[in-house]
Amino acid sequence: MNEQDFLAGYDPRNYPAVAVTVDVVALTIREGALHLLLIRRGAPPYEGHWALPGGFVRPDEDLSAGARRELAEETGLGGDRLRRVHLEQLGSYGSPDRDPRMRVVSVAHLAFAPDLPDPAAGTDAEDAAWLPVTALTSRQLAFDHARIIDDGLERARSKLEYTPLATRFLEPEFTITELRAVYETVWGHPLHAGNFHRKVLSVPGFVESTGASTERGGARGGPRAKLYRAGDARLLHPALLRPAREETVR
Amino acid sequence: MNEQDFLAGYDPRNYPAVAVTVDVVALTIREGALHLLLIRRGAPPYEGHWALPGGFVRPDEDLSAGARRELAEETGLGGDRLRRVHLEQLGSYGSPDRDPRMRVVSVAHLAFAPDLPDPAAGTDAEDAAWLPVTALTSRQLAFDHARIIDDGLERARSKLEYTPLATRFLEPEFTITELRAVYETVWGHPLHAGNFHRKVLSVPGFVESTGASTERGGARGGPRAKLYRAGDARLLHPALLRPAREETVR
DNA sequence: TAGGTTGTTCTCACATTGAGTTGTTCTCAG
DNA sequence: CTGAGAACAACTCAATGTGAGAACAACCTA
Repeated sequence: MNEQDFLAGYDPRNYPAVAVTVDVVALTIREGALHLLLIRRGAPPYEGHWALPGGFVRPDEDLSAGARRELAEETGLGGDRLRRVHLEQLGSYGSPDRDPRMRVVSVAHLAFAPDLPDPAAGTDAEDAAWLPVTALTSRQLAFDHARIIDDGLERARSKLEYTPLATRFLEPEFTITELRAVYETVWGHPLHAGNFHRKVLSVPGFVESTGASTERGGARGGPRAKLYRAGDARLLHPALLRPAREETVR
Repeated sequence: MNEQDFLAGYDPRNYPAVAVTVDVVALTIREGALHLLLIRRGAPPYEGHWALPGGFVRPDEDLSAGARRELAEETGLGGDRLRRVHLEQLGSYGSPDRDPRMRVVSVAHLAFAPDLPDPAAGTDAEDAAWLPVTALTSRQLAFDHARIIDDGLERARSKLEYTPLATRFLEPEFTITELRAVYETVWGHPLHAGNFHRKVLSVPGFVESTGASTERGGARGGPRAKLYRAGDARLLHPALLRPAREETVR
């Protein structure tokens, strides 16, 4: 910020009116499919469309605090379960015409959560729902939220490669197979079970054994699986390799 | 955004006063060292400190357009040379107290540019300068700009791994050695010349040969180097590996 | 012209990956 | 209770990629 800005700096009304909101792309895995928390709009613009949970940043709160608050309001989540949700900033969206009412800059966030209960009726989130991401067309979505969701999904896919955040989609204790299912769901690709197993255990700090095993084998048979919890690595070295998408041959 | 937000949605003055600015972490390489474009503040707060180039988003401009405009204003750059500068969004910074005057949310951007002339005297950027990043202490920097710069540097380091953006620090035609120097400068690590050469040429779409060579050999001898230009890949597969930093042993 | 420097190409040992196989433990159906 | 099928975990082996060093020719300066 330079000198002129400073001279104009004391009366907010000297500034162009810009509203700042936080929106949240909250992802979870249900029944083997990636789901997204959305809210059905009850008023124009985009009445009846689905929109990301979000709202205005409050004067005294940080951007990330605002995002976590919005997430709590719409999911009814609190305390420890809320704290275990991974939340990171995704990016800001501020095209002049993205909201027809006024200039709104939205700071989008990305959240990874274990399978959560449906948004509690009785909260102000009557029309909130977890929807499978594959069931969404951009036409059903309000504002530029289709774009934000696309960016969020791509970020999620790429974060699984080099961070241990896949564990955030699971309960604190999980099996390697459950972890693999997260990867397969988010990446949309089957993975080789043996190689995945070897890789996860060989990357330092990814997972650590609890010593325990599951009470029962899988629903359709198989031995009891060993249980693991997330390790203390924040970055995976070496990273997992996402199966290459088909490249356009040049 | 939900229903209540909509009901309040028509009069900007119903909103908390928030200003939105764009700041730019502009990086270039000069004399083998990574440099950063900074502006010396001429008025409080933080008078005499260095700050990132930036300013308010205009009512009719996109966030990225604002960032490019600020960059143009401070560097005196225009036309094709401005267009060749890589610009991407870095993240938004909005702690309630980051600016003592009022609530300011800054959308930071990251720019990679080839070695540029010093900011032209005569523009309004009298006190703009390219400074080596190693010469900066966080105490000399205004607001939370030290944090933003740190984030920008880490982003730059990591982007060189999996994108061909290192080429954006160079002129359109360059040698492999020049490209390697970019990596060594940004990563702060010497790289094995032979292995780097092999790697760059083996990753599809990273560089393509122009067929030409440099007019002369290096200043201290050696053969003429072949010239390359950036290929059309936007992502590098497989990525380059950044030499591992020393891990804290657990 | 000599000596040092640099761009480029090799070689080889080693680590990682992809794909498939094996053995064992478990659930379910009959 | 038993057999069939499923899943966890461990292995093998070929193919690929990497790190480290060496070779060699082209080029500069002195």
